[in-house]
Amino acid sequence: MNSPEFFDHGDLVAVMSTQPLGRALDYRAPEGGCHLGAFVEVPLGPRKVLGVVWGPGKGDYDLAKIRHVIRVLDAAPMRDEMRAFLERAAAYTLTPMPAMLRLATRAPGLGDPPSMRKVYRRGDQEPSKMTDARRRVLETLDEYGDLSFTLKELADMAGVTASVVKGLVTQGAVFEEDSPRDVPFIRMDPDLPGKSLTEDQAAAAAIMAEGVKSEKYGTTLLRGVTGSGKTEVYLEAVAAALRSGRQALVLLPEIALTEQFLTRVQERFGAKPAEWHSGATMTERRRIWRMVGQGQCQVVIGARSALFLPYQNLGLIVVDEEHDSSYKQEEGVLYNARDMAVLRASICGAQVVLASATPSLESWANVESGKYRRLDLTSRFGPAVMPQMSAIDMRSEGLASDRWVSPTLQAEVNKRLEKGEQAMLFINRRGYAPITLCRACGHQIGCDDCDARMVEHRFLKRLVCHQCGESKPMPEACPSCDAVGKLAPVGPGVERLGEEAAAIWPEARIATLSSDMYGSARALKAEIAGIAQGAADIVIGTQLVAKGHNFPNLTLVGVIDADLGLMGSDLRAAERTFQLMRQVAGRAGRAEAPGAAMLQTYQPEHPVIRAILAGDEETFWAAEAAERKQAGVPPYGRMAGIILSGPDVAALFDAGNMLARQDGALRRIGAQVFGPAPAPIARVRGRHRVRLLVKADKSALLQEALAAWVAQVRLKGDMRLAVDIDPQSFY
DNA sequence: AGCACGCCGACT
DNA sequence: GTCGGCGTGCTC
Repeated sequence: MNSPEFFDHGDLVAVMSTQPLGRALDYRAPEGGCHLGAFVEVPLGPRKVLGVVWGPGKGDYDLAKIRHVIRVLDAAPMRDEMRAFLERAAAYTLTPMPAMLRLATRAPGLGDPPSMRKVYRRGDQEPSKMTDARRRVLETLDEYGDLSFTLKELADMAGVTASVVKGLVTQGAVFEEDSPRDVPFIRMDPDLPGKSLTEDQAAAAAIMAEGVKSEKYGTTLLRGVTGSGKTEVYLEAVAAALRSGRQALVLLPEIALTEQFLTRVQERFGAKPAEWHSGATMTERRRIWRMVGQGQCQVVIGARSALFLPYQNLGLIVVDEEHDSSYKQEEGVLYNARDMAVLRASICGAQVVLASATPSLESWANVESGKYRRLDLTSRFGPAVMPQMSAIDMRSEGLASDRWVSPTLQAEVNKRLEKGEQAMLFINRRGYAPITLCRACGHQIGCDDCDARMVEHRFLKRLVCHQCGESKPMPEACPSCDAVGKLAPVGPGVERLGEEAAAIWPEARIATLSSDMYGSARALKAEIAGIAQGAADIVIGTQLVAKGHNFPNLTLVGVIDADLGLMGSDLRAAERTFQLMRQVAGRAGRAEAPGAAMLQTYQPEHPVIRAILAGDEETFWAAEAAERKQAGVPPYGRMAGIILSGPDVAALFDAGNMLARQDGALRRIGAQVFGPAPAPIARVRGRHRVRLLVKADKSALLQEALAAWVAQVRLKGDMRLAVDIDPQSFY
């Protein structure tokens, strides 16, 4: 029987493999046939590789040379919509298909049969001799009826050692069985009572639930200031997805957010969702991947790669903090998870919720043009109000060059300390000092492999490259002139600010929060929870604290250097600074006590600083939009970066110049080429990087032209070319 | 990605 | 002579 979905033994099938071949190869279907989309193992030269049955074979290859699919893997076939998603994503980002496919096959043990483990349940015999310990084991099992447990679970619950259970097994009083390790996630209950919603929250929730129920594609920008209850509202959209039997994915920008968040989800739906991120173990990943594919995992909370899980019935994707720049993958496959979420949803008929207090200009523009719906949450929970924002003009503070806390800010912090409230000092720089300078010769210590300065981390007692992660011990002598004792830290980092704070406020309890000061995400989460409960008077933190944590007793945020990020030619610099300031300011006064935010700045009259202080977002966005429209840059124009990387700079520039000269394909669509120039990070892990920028009209068929253009160069040796559609970094 | 094939420099 | 460098091309 031949149907488009099934191939009989011997039929020609096209298999896409994860090897960088760029196209599907023909194979013969294995004994027993295979479905379209099946995960298969195929021979490729002397090797066996993973692939997916992509369609019927093309039959354009010597039939005598065509080999058989070795076997069909024990996993649900890839759905049509997933193949469509991968193809469209590959076409959009100009990523070779195999690299795209690899993102969707990142399940450990995909080729293995389901992993088994031993579980224990009540047997039908009584033990020959009953002891206290044995009785406790049997009582525990009786209490849970037919359920079975692992050895450790059972022994722990009964308060006995494993050998007691083993003894009962030999007597037949307990049965030992093999059971699949990957068990379904606990069903979630969308009808548990949620937090009570205010009127406009309930209205927004209802509109989103309606969208989910329609089972059609649609994107909603959910805008709300910090503390306006965005999470509660979009969890109602998740509830709606659960009610219609569909799966939901919540994308978060950073792992640090999840512990509090998981608890909230658990409270709302009565069970823990799956948590998909880089720190997940192989076992967890395999379970999530398999269960998501079988529809036995309803809600996934994850980082951007969770978009590539094999959902069976995805009805909703929430992108929380949608403006966050970490949604853009900057290595390997270059994609923006926010945009891919919209693409994926449009293919499978799901709703997207983009949640943010400070939306990206892209999303703002998509609302303006009618592509997205916009819902605003304005009223805040309880008595808290937006913090008062003010600037501290650093030009008139007369601060010593190695001090960072102005007298004005110091006085404000003192007031909080007297009242027993918390204050936060925010600085967006990790480590002790960003620059280590030799006072004898002026040398700045840089990374050996990258064109980046090494940052002193006094806590780790090392110099660290924030680009490639390389570190080395802090040297005694200058590596350039050998002068001893002349190396000096220049500029502030979070650790140094902590040191200054300890000197200013010796009596205060000071907590310094920086991701590299904690051995594990768990330790960091514990610290944050402690601070929220009042374990510190002054919190000193980086970016990390700007994200989603609720500190009820915090009433003052001091931004040490509000000017960072305003400089430079990055087209998104103003936008990012605006967002960051709003978020940091939003930390203050989330609960009862009213908050204040103070920005230390050397340019208080700068439009961005003024817009933040005025709290007038619409004005800021409109001004920024007008400027970008004028310049023809995103979101009112299209951009792409071409990154050439390799060991030989001169060869990279040669290839770059060659491309720049042969720009016919681009000129035909009215696009312009700039460069080649050293890439934003000119050297990473010993490889040089050179970049060209392409600018085109919004309506231009950019990808096709780029593909034709780039295909002209033959890359020699170790040189690589990557296309970065909608690049994020520019300087 | 791997692996083979093949075409040029410095060794037993 | 031939060992081995890595540039080029192929894998259904």
